[in-house]
Amino acid sequence: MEEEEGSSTSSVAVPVPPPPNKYDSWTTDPEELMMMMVDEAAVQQEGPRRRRDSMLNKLISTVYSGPTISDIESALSFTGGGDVDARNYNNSSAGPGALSSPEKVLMSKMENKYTLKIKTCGNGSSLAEDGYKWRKYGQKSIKNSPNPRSYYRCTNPRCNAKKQVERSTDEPDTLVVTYEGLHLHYTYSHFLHHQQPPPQPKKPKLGAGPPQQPIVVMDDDLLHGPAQQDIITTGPLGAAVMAPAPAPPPAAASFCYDLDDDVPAFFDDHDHHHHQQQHITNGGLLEDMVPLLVRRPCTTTTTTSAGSTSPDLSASSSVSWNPTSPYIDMAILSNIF
DNA sequence: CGGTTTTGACCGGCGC
DNA sequence: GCGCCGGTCAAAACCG
Repeated sequence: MEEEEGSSTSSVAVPVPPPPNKYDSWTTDPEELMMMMVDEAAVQQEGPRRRRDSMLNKLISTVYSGPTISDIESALSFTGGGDVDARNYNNSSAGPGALSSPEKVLMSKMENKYTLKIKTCGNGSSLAEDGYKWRKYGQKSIKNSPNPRSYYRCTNPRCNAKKQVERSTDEPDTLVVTYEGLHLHYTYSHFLHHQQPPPQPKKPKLGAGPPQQPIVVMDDDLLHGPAQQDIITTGPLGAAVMAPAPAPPPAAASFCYDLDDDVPAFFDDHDHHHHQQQHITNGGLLEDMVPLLVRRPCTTTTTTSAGSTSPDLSASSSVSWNPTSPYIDMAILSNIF
């Protein structure tokens, strides 16, 4: 296996993250974000925290079932995460000397860099599409590599996230995607399945990835077939972490990227062929460390149909959330700026 | 027409 | 100082 940043790769299991600390510091942990959001939305409603945690866990598992930032973080630290110091941010349990101010945390995140190795599908398709919109700004042929490296930048003007994509020399069906920087944007609708994004005056081009990358529909065929993806995240020193490959979803659940709008969407098999998924808008701090690729498909069913029904989030949780709430954006922005 | 891709040029870091 | 290399810039081409 070839290496990024010149160190050996050793696969380890993603350690179970410690229970999230309370929200006394800036965080990108989806669970903590959700906790913050609900805290605000509930207007400091008192209640048994344990019960609320349980409900939140259900809610979170509805929309997110992949490794959390803490997972990645822990994994990187376990594998000698090194000078890029992925361990510092969102480590509110760190002792004296730990980064605490948003500025420091942000700086730490800005320096962050990690690599995913993505096995593409046998037919040449891949999962290198990660839910963000990227603009290619350069391509270079790399010494000792027959494959060029492509450079992408997040299309969001206030976002400095970048990524590099190149095909592995040893494994032609593997893409090496190196993410760098922080997505300084967040859309709450990322969590929502039932909210249509605002109509876009111009449809973004799909070719955000290398030219050979079609947008992937990760349906049951792919998930159950031999081309099931193995995704390996590689820390700053190149120590690889086996992230859970997309697990076969329950019978009715699938995960895909919308062929039309280049956004991930969940849908069930009943509407599988309608391609009328609900949308989740691009962007989000979560994806900075946990691209959608790393996530497993929803383990609870989400439903869509001809654009009128909404996924039954409330079915797995009694927590309600007004989709128009600006809480996430405000929370993020107030901590960034 | 506006956004994206392509691609050669340019720049800075690094090793010799 | 020089050359190599990787990363970025920017103008032109492309595309819907």
